[in-house]
Amino acid sequence: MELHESGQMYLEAIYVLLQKNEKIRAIDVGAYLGYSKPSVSRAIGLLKNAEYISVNTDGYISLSPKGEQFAEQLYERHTVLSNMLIALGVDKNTATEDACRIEHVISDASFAAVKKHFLNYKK
Amino acid sequence: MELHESGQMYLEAIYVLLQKNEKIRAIDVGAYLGYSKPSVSRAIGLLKNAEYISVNTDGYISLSPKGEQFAEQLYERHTVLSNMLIALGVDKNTATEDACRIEHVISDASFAAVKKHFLNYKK
DNA sequence: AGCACAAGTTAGCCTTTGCTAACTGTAATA
DNA sequence: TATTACAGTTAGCAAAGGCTAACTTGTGCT
Repeated sequence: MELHESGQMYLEAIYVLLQKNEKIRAIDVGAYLGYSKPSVSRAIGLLKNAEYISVNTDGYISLSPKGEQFAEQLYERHTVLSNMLIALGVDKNTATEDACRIEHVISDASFAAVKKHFLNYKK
Repeated sequence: MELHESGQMYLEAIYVLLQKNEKIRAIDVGAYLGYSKPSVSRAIGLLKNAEYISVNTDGYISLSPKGEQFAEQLYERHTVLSNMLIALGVDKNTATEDACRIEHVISDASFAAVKKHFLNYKK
């Protein structure tokens, strides 16, 4: 059960929100991403189905081990890519948006190479 | 009339094919991209409609000035990004595939920054 | 109790972009 | 001449992923 790009986006949003808030619900994810309730509802259902997250009876969302692992990977990509772009002089907003799109399409191999180069470059 | 990602892909394919061949038709684009005839037919129609290309009575495709300009931009992105990934140690195949996806989502600002850094880095 | 608001779900629409099946039209060949 | 093959088009399906409208459900206020 592979996650499509949009599923990855929702998963990462959940991860980010859970860093800052103890309890989050679908509505928070929607607000964060700027998506409508039905869109979020479906996406949450898919993530739940694929066992990336679970939702308790009160509607609070938590990550499964598998979801946590995947989200961490995504978030690392996001962080490294946006920091890299910022370091190269791109404004923060653009860098973040670009990182957000690139992180879903870059291969593991390329990401690893970029990351390595960037860590080297920094020092 | 904005080009979606798939439209960009077809346009770039046409550009690349026109570098190597004087005359190309829809069938060649399909073979190059690995897409079916109807998919290509529709895409060509859209590109024609949006005046990125024109197709003569024999089915031969040429780029409009607007199409040429856009395709050149795409191709430059492709070249710079894939060369950069290759220079960082990514194998050629993966680098090409990744460049192909990233080129459609990276902003002008970020691409310019990456390109500048990479040109510097090379020397 | 009755009402209202907030969160979630259901139904169903739209667009993009791939596909197959089947048709058209032209050109080459038996 | 009849057949075949190739290029392109048309019709229509599927999946992904956004949306609105409208329903349900629970909670809290008057």
